[in-house]
Amino acid sequence: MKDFVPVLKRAKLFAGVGDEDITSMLSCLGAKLRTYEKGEYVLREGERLSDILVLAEGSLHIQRDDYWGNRSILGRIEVGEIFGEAYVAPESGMLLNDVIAVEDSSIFFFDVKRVITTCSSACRFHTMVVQNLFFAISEKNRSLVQKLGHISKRTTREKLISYLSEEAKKQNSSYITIPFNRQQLADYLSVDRSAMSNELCKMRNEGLLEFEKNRFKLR
Amino acid sequence: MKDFVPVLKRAKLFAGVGDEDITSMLSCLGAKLRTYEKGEYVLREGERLSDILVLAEGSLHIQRDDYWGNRSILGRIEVGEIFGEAYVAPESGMLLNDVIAVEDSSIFFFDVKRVITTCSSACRFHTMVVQNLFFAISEKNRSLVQKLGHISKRTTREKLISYLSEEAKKQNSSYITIPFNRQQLADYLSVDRSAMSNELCKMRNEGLLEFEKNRFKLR
DNA sequence: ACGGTTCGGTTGTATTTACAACAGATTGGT
DNA sequence: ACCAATCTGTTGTAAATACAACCGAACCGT
Repeated sequence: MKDFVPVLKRAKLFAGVGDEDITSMLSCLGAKLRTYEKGEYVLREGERLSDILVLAEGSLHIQRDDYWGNRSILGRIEVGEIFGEAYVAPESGMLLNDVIAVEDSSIFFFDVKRVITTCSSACRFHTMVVQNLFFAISEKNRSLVQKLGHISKRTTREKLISYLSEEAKKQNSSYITIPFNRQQLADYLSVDRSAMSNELCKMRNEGLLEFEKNRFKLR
Repeated sequence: MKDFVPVLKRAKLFAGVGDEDITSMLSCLGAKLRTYEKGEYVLREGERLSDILVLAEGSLHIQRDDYWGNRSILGRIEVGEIFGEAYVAPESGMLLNDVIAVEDSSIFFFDVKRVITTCSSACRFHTMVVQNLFFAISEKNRSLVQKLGHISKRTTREKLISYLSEEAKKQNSSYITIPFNRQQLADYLSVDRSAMSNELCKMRNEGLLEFEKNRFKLR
């Protein structure tokens, strides 16, 4: 089995936990590793979840297809990120989204009971892990709010400006690379791809921005 | 000072904490109570926050006005609910929304450091409070995702159906009362009020639903 | 009873969008 | 090098939306 300790060391769930402790925590927390191929479903809407997941390798999309087949991408998960944590609370119902691997991926599963319940053994880090969990979900919360900020704009152009200018702020540059292709960006912003493509070109003609593939330059 | 212990007893933050312990925790956690008049701002976009807030009385709106003055309502806070918890993480930046009192309201402030840091004294409940905090933010997370589900629908009608049918599911009835007036509902769904009003009447004419003020009946 | 304010509904118009269909470019596999 | 699949841009049309303006009803305090 591939050694993912260096990855977990940098994962938010284990922030503040020493290298040597991670290995012991893996068994203490009952960690399981699973691998997925590109395009494979990791979680499906309607399932129930009792594990907190940490992406060790690859990347994932959180998405949802509605009754009419419109797909909306709610977010993207990169290596080291936690997910599923919003659905392990006792009263939480079923999953509201699919999670799908956009590349070949490896994922750690941690049983939430063992994460949250402080054990009497050597693991001195449960409190810290629960705090990390809280901070991680806080961050996800904020990014959901930001996404809501983009989507609640009225026109496609405003949505694009809102999204791109925030990316520029995040990446601290007017040259930005986005993690989506056109269809995915359209799904993320909940607009029609061709209409969005059209709007992007109009904005380019007006000199608002330049782009090539998924790299953009704002003015 | 009004006795809010019965309210706090039912608040999610203190679930599982005995009545008599709440009083002692209030001082241990350094709780402060503030009152706000209807229409007054509780928090403003751009501020930094180091307290977790619990609404003891009244009701609040989380909202945001964009550059062009379009208001979007991100959610509503009722008595006993926690808020602000997503912005107290160490790396979290400034608030992304305003919080405004829609009625005269009373709010408890808890310094996050004292909530999260386990103290050595009599408070045996810090662990439980941190867990409650985690479950509360999980729930908020899920409701954000649900709202995203509504807003990411393409047409006003689909947004309305998505929102109303979910309310019906929540309230477990086809007769539902919504906590918004027309303008607020339009802000919540990020659509134009008059267009939405128009669409609602069309749907009524088509026999999809009936309504009077903020009470709806679905078919 | 009065005037002011808020709220919900209606209408018309200009703008914006979704949708479908297609074409060229790029990518990936064999 | 080739074919197939995917990605991106383009166009036209029908549908949906925002916006502004207005009206009547309900509600408020004085």
